[in-house]
Amino acid sequence: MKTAIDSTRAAELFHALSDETRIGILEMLRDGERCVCDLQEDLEAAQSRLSFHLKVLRDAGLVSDRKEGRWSYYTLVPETLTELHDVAVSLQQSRRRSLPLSKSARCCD
Amino acid sequence: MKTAIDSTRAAELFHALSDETRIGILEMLRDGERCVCDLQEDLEAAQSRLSFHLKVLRDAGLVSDRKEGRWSYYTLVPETLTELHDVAVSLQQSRRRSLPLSKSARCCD
DNA sequence: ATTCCTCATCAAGAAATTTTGATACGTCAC
DNA sequence: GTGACGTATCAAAATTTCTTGATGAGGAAT
Repeated sequence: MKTAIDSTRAAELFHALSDETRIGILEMLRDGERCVCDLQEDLEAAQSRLSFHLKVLRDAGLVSDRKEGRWSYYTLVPETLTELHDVAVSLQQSRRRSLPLSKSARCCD
Repeated sequence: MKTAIDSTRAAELFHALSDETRIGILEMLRDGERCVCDLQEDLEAAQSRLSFHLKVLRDAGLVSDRKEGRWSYYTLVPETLTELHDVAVSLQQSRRRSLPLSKSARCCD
């Protein structure tokens, strides 16, 4: 009922999610681990572009990568998704039991 | 267990949340309705800057406004916060029951 | 009617993000 | 080794977003 949000971290997290291509990547990763070439094919994104977006997601801690031979495999990081979920929940909850300021008191005094 | 995400809408929503000032606004609104002048004071943001960010939040459907005399009051829109919550939940859930592609099969064929 | 107050909007510049094409690096096949 | 492949990284250009200061509109007070 009173969790204060770390706005810096929240903004960072949301920023990483604020792009359609990146949402597409995460959406694909919901199916499980994927190599870059798979993502590239399904998302029809140029290689360097995809690499850029993967880095944004990696920097935010939303995905992790693993090398195997010449391939890179990416996976969702459940802990960070939980963190995201927690922020979403916090935003839904009111902090104090509603102080009906605007109804009664005069604004801006 | 299998909700597909509307990536356009999700990205739009996340974009609106991808700024520290805007998170600060939402955080304040968790206490209940607020007039712009209150927000301005607490967030130490110039008037036009605040107005800009409020518009972004409004356009995304995260807040709504109400005029009373010369004041504008802003409130959270619970439905949109629920929408956000739903997206966060979707991202946590795997779509299919894990197909362990990378373990067994060869990548990129 | 004049003036002040609250707020939205606009234009211009500043800053950040994204895309693109080039290059480089490690791995595998030959 | 040589060459092809998968990926990361970099620089430059393109695009988007943000900030700032100016202007304007509507309500309230005089």
